[in-house]
Amino acid sequence: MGLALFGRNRKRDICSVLPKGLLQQLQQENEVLLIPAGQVILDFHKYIRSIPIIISGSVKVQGEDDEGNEIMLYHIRPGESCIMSILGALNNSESKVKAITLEPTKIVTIKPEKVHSLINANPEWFDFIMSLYQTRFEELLQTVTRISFKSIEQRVMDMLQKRALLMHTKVVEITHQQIANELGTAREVVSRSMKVLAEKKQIKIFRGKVQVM
Amino acid sequence: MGLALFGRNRKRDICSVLPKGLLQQLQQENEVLLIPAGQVILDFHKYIRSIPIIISGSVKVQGEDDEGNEIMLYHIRPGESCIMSILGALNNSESKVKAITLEPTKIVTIKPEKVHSLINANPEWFDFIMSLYQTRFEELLQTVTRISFKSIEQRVMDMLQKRALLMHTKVVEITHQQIANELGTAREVVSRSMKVLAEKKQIKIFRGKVQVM
DNA sequence: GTGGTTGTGTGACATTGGTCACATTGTCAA
DNA sequence: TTGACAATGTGACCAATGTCACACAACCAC
Repeated sequence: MGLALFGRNRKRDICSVLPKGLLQQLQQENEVLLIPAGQVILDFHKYIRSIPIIISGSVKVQGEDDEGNEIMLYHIRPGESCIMSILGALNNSESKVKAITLEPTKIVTIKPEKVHSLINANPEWFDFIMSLYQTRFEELLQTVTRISFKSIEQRVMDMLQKRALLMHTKVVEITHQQIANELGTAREVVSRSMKVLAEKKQIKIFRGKVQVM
Repeated sequence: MGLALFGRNRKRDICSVLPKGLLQQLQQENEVLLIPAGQVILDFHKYIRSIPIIISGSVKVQGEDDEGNEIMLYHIRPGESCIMSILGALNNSESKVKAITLEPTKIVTIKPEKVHSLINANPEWFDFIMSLYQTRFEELLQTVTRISFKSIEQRVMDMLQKRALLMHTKVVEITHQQIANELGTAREVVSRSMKVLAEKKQIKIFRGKVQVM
């Protein structure tokens, strides 16, 4: 039985991506949606009725505290899925995160009931889910330490670089306000930090967008 | 095959604990260690050679940033294990967290090679690992939002309450310095906050210990 | 164009938290 | 008892961040 694959060796830096074969098969057998940018595909306190897997595009995941303050946690890239949705769907628990598309994004949605048979049929699903978990966990871990120990200025820079990488462009379309929201701070603070970063030639500021140097 | 159990319904608030039967079986078939308080059972940058499962006692898990600053992430309670050690062991990746016993703690250690057969033999292992993940993820998520949006004073109070609950006593044995380390701040800051908390009658301060009211 | 809306710049100020320098107090062992 | 040491208290100060008020500039729809 395929579970032997569960713990097979993997390169450390492999990205937690579903093998292409499986992804294609999924697309044929399940509903594929093209979602515009800025759409909420998973929201706080909602029960999860389908598990989304990203085919192309990108998604950001946010958390909130008990007073409704939101903060960006990590991104979901093509070939990945949202762990919270998998667990949430399997355990009938409500989502504690919010997922929003950053650009037009193609996703396949899988019905939770189908997960068992998928796993039975393709043990690679385990590898997928497990490595997904590891990546997310490590990302979240980094998020914690960054928030604790880095200055806002560094966090702004970090964030812009990540976004630039993710979107495959040096010019990130984002407003100071949006950056502030993602970092859980105020717009003025971001504007100030960015002014300094611009003086250091690390970025160039435009209206509604930023060029990462 | 037992995978059908993988997604079976569970109560929302079930704690991610290995069923008692399995735990007892584990104890008979594997090495059981009694570890004194304050011992490091899993350290940064080390490869993981065995997966620990807590039988009794408690363990705290810390993360570090790139400059070596440490911060407390969450606790491991009896019947639980450290996700990072499971994933780390299965994927041959090095640990990104540090786990330290808070009191004398009994653990079973499982050899990573054994995991596959355990899973094959007892599908409940999946439920265990999956719900473990969910709990951890949600805890880490809460940690992020607390750090972002709560004042040090609230975080100190939170931390003391958590610890009191965990250790089953209103009187938490801990120094201001240790609290400061766990929250990633300075001792003086903690002392100040605690003074205020004491004035508010939320705690009583003793030398080397704190009573949560 | 013009007017409304959105995004950005900026100075003043409050607050929080981090740092430093010491004083004080409890504990323990010689 | 008396050092020595660990834990705590405290005031002064600074730096980072958050808040407020408002000016100004760019963009869009008409």
